[in-house]
Amino acid sequence: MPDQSNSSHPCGNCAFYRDSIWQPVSSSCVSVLSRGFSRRDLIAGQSLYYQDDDNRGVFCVSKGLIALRTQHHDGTSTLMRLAYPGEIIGFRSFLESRPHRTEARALVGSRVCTVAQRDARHVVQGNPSVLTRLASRCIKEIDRNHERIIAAATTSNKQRLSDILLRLMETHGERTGQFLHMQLPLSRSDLADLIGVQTETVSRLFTRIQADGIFRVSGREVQMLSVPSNKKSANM
Amino acid sequence: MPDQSNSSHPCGNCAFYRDSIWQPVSSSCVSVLSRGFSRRDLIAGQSLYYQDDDNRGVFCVSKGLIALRTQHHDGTSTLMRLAYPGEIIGFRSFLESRPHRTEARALVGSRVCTVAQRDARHVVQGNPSVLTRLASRCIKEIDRNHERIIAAATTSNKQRLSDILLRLMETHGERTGQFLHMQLPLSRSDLADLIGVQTETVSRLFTRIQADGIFRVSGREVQMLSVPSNKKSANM
DNA sequence: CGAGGAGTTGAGCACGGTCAAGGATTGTGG
DNA sequence: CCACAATCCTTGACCGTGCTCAACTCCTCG
Repeated sequence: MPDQSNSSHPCGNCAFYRDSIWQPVSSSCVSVLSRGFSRRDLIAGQSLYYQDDDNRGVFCVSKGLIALRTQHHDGTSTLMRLAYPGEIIGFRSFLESRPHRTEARALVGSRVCTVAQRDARHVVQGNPSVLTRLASRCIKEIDRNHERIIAAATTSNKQRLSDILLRLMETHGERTGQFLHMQLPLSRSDLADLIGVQTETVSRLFTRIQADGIFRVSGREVQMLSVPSNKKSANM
Repeated sequence: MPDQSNSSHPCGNCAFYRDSIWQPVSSSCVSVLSRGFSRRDLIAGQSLYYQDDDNRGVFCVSKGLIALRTQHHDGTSTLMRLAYPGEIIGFRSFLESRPHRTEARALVGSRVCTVAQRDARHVVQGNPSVLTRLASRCIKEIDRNHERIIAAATTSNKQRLSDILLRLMETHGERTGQFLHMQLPLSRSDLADLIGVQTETVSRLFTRIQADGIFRVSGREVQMLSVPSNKKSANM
């Protein structure tokens, strides 16, 4: 049933169409989807929604990188998730009809597609499979959280920071010879909020990571030696 | 629509009936539920399912306390969740039709109700609201995970261990005068796996927690001074 | 009785928090 | 164009926390 491309469907030309939660739906609902559908381009630093905002729909990251962050009472914040293209955000507040518990902010220029709340509910109601796919995205989020909790308990901060660089490099890196390089889309304090340490510690971790010879970091510029190799570095 | 009690429904006499995910369902599905329904009593230490087991259904903790634990390749393990009465477990593997990623083991004598996989699917298919309620449990799990990730990043291990004792005391504590006391249902190494430290550290944390004067710990016996008070302890 | 598991305690050390100072970069207004 | 502020990032010193290794106690079970 999933098509490879479908110009009548609002997601029909999206690179992630075949994994879209809005697909397949009954043909009568395609027009409801189209009605509720909108695209929005965000520049780096721009917010899609704020913590405590009411839900306005279901959001899908089409390109770029979105940070989901929760603010604490004491002024600190934790970066709960980096949402990559193809991922759904805002589904908790949509499904539970409650305010957002995180703020969604673009870390780089991004595009986000929205299905407005009212129409999204309409489509969900008429197509149980959409709810199944939404539940599946919930479970993916649980799996990510579990991985993060396990990593926090079993992996050193240095290793976890390396892993984050690696993951970002996969998505944002550009190859030059045997090197991958990128503009780091996160500040030191974002990275600190992501692994749960202080910004000073992030600096020190970078120093130690560079000592291993894989990464070179200078401000936001990151370079990575990328010789195909299955030898995992034995970082502690 | 939710009844307070319903003797024809297999969950009809359960204390958690009004929050049951299996309620309400169409009357024709009540009999399907009854067919797939079974109760099981577990003694402390007994497992309900193991990591990598295929899913056999949807489980609901009726009483007791169940630990969900994942084993790592290096022989260590992490305690991902304590499931209290009224909570659903095993829903990820049910919804995704995949093997369990955690092992479920009773920490104290417990009772677990199961709706067999085949019948559960039947009921879910015929009653979209069941899927909605399952999604809601998924989101509760996400919320719990987020709280844990935030706590790990912002709260000291000492405070987190205190919080765990407090939570357990709420459910398992018995009052004697101005004290609550309980048999700690977790070993030192379970607690260590729960907060992500070594067992030796748990011992030392107990020493420091006792120094604050609220808790007294001796082996598995825990006593807590419980004078109603809204003054939060200023532990670091 | 011995074996093994659970829990505690100590010594030494690495890591990360805190506070403080200073460097680098960027944008604004004169 | 320069001066200045603001922000981001780095580095150093000091110290508390927790990891590792090791020894020892207590208890249960065979």
